[in-house]
Amino acid sequence: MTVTLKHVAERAGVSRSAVSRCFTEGASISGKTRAKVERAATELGYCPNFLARSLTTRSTRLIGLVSNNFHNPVFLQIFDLFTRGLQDRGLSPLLVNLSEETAPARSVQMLRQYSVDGVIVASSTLPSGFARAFRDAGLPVVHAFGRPADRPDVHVVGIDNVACGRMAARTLIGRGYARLGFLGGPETASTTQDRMAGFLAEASRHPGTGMAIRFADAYSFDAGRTAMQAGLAAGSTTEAWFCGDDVLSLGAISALRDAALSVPGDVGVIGLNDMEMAGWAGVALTTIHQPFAEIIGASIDVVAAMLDDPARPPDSRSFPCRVIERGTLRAPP
Amino acid sequence: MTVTLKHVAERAGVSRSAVSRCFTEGASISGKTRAKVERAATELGYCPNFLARSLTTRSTRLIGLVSNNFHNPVFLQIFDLFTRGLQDRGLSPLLVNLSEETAPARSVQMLRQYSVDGVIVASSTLPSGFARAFRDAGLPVVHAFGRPADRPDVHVVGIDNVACGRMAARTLIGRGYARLGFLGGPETASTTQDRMAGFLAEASRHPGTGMAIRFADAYSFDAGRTAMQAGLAAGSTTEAWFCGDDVLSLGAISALRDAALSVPGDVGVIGLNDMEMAGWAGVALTTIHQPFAEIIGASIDVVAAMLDDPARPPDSRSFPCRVIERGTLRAPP
DNA sequence: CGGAATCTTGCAACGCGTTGCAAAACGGGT
DNA sequence: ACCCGTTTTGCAACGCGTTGCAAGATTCCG
Repeated sequence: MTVTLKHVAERAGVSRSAVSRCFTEGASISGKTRAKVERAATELGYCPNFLARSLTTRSTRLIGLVSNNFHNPVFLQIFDLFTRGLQDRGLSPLLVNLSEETAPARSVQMLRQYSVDGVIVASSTLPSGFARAFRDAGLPVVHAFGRPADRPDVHVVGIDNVACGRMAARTLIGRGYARLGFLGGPETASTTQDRMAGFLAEASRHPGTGMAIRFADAYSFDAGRTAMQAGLAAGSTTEAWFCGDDVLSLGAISALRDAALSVPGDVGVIGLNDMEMAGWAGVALTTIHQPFAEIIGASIDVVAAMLDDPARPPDSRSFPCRVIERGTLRAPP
Repeated sequence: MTVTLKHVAERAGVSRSAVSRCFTEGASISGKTRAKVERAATELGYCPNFLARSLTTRSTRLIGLVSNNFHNPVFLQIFDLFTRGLQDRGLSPLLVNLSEETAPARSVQMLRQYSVDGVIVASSTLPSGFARAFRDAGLPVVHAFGRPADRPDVHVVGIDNVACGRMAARTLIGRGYARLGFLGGPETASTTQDRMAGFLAEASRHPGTGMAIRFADAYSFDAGRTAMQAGLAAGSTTEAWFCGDDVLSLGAISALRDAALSVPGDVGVIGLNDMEMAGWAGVALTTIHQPFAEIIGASIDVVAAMLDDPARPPDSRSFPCRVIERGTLRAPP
């Protein structure tokens, strides 16, 4: 038996509107009635029904948080930051797990049914068409960890993956490595493509630099390990790898060490993300730091801004990354 | 401009009720009108509003998923299983991150505002009073990874932590270790207490068994590492540790290896959980497997059953665990 | 073909809260 | 006490969909 506005109104001896106004920011209400209402409300344990309110205010403060990365440990940090950030602004995350899905239709439908105020697509592997589907359904959307562009279809917040690829190549070449390798995630992901493009472009500016390319079919430890094993079986002589993700790096390193190769003694590895685990003693992965807190903060800012102005023309924000030196590359000469 | 029931009704030339019934399972409607309505609906891109519906049906199919474990990688698997399991039953998880909170009041309020149909508290570190607060607010609740009991306050699904403690002790003693150690999580957590109780009880049945006890102040790598470092600094001669969590085990192992102790050569370690990472090549943690899929499946079953019968008397389900042999204990003599 | 049984349908009221509007209450100045 | 300008208040309609009820349409049967 839920207690409603009406019960409170009766007990306080005022009209329903008065009670409503008592719980509405900035509504006109006298101190006296407010006191009466508040007493009645606490006595009855009244809690306003957001969903009924949303019918007239047309705002639910519900945000769809859509992701398909439930196997990359870095996403636990990401969910932590997103949920805390949203809660701090009085928004509530409705989580959608896409792990088995590839078509946006079902999640669009689900989020429309719940009248979410906005959607955050948090994934570096979903194609940009996925986020577009939400926009087409009239939902404000921001693609976090997507591919920044000059004239994006939807709001994007992420990093310059091409620049990261170049940074990785410059770093490796600066350490005197000559035969480089790129170990990417799923080949179709734009992030993979961009990181590779930057890496290759920078490498090609340095004559005498060799290049090997491999793809893992997921951003996971096993996929990284398997891909590296395949490389080794094929007789790889690569001196240093740029892996498109930390968890891929860890899988690759485990394959290298199993093959009695020392990292960084025989082969160097640089990752990307700087997940928490990369800093663990004993892991000590040299990697390119992706500024999660800033990206997520900006994504939430954008979605919050769209609540007020849904038609805001999409823009693209890109945050700078930097190399975090740990223990999987040899020292500069 | 959202399209509503009314628009569809007008376009199809029928009443609003007819349209409503068309989207209601098992309502009486003729094939002819159904066809008319469905055509109009797809033409307009109509999507029923769950929230408005919930006003009369008193069911939102929203489930609050409450947790404070956003730093233990195993929880990514847990969220994956929960979100998929809920979605498969047509339920939607509203995620509440308690990382900074200790009082239930705010989350209770938040979930009441959204009229969630039920709440799953997924945490092994929250006191049982936390889950009780939801029950007291009239919300069906199940505490996953809580402490099973004979007459629980709320529904509980978990493991028999005392039995796990005993199992760990039996395993270590069976390998011929004589000086044992327990490295627990936060001392106040009931899981820590129970695992320790079982471990000590079993150890005490074997005369000549030594015992050291340490607590980490969180279920995290760093906390485990720090606690183990403190033990080593104090001159620990423990031969084998039971760590109350895998991520604690990893921290402990890193401290041991930094101190030039080999695992399992000099010191044995057994963890608890069997997180994905425990099976990674190069990690190979011997551990007690906690059957996540079953626990989560059962939790969802319980919460789903409570949707129909909210007054169901609370019960407690406990799933058996088993030792997973990998590489951090020496072989049996 | 008539009448009873069964389906379908629309009406109107309801779920919970919000809000424009006009009436009522209040405050201040003379 | 009176008048005028502000607040404050309640009424009533609305947001979107559901549902009990009774009337209308079908079907079935003899």
